[in-house]
Amino acid sequence: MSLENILLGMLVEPASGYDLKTEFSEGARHFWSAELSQIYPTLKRMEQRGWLCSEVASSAKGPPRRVYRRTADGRKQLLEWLRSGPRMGTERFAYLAQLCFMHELGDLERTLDFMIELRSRLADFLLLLKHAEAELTPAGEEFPESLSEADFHGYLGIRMGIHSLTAKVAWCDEALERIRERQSHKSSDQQQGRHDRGR
Amino acid sequence: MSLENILLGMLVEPASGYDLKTEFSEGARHFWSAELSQIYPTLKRMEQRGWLCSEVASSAKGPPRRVYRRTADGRKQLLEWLRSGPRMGTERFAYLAQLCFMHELGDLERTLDFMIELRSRLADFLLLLKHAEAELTPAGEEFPESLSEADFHGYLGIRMGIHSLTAKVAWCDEALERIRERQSHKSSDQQQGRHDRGR
DNA sequence: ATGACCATGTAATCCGTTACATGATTCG
DNA sequence: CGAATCATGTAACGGATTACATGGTCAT
Repeated sequence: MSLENILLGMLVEPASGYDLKTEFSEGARHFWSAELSQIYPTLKRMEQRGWLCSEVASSAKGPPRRVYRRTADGRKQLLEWLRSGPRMGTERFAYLAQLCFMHELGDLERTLDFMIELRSRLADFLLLLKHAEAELTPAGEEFPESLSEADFHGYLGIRMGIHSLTAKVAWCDEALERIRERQSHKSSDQQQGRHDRGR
Repeated sequence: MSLENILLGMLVEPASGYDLKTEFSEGARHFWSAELSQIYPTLKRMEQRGWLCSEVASSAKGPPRRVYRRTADGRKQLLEWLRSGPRMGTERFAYLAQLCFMHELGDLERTLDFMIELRSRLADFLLLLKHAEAELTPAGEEFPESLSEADFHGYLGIRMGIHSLTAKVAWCDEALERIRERQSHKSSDQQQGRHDRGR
C-alpha cells in the first residue's frame, strides 16, 4: 500500500494522526492525500505489524494525542519501497473522460465553457504550487544550492507539479483556440454553404 | 461513479464487457482503465438500474457474448454527468512520493538512477500517445479541421496527454541536471574542504 | 497438444470516502 | 453561549485489484 509507505516517509519526526493529516492538507504533499478516517486505522495496523510504535502524550489543548514514531523495521520497509523503482500508477482523469464524450451534448459552446472552467481550476492549483516553491527557494538563489537533502528532494517534487500544471494550462489555451477556430469555420460554412476550406 | 459514466460514453455502439475492456487497453482511453472483473458487475448493475439493456448474441468463435446498449435513461444520465462541470479528482503520484522521501537513502546516485528510469517510462508512454495523435490527424492538415465532432473531442484529449507527458519528461531532464550539479558541488566541497560556494 | 485469444463471471480482499459519534479548549 | 480548532475514533458503503474458475476456437 502506498499510503503506508508515505506515512512512514512523513514520520521523520514523531507525529499523531492529526498532525499527518494537517501535513497532507497544507499542500506540501501535493502528490497524495488521505482522510483522517483512513489514517487512523492505517497507523494502528502498521503498529501491529511492528513498523511503528506509539505513546500517548497529553496535549496543551484538547484531548491527549497518540504520537507515533518509526521503528527500525518501519524504516527498513520504507527503504525497500524507495529502492523498488518508480511506481507507475494508472492515472485517472475524470475531466478528460468528460471532455472526450462531450460531443454527445452536440454543442461546442458547452465544450468551450467546460474548458474555461477547467483552466481556471488548474490555474488556481498552479498558483498554490508556485507559492510552495517560493517558500523553498532561498532569496537570491536562482536554483536552490543550499537546501538540505530532504528539502532538495521536496523541491524537485514541487517542480514536477509546476511543469505538469503549466503544461495543462497551456493545453487548455490551445484547446480553446482550436474550439473557437472550429466554431468560426462552422458559422462561415453555414453562411456561405461551403464544406471544404482547404488552403 | 466515474466508471459508470465512462462506460455509458463508450457505448455509442452496442458492445460487450470484453469489447469495452479491449478499448481501455488500446490506449485510446489513456485517461481511465478498468479490469474485466470490475466491468462485468458494473454493467450488470447499470442494467438493473435501467441505464442499459442487453441481449445475448452468439459469437463466431468462443462463447456467446452479452451485448449492451444504452437506453434513453442511460443517455440522460450521461448528459447530466457531462453538464456537471469538470470533475477534479485528487491525483496521486506514488513515484513523486518516493522521490520526495528518497533522501532517506542518503545517496544522490540512487535518486539519479530513479529519475533516469522514470524518464524512460514516461517517454515510452509519450510515444504511444503521439502514435494515437498521428492516427487521428489527417495527412496534410496541420491541425485537424475535417474531424467529426467525436474525433475532435478525442483529439483534444490526446493533446492533453501529450502536453502533460512532454512536460514531465522535461521535468526529469531538469531534475537530472540539478542532481548532477549538486553532485559536482559536493565532490568539489570534499576535495577543497569548502562549504560555501556563493558567487 | 500447447498456447494464444475469445468470453464470462465470482470471491476475497483492500483501498478510500462519507457520515456518524464524542468530547475538551479557546476565542470572541 | 456559540463557533472554531484540537483530537480520536467507528461504521457503512463503494470502488478497484487480484486471484480463482470455466470452457470454446484456432493456429502452429
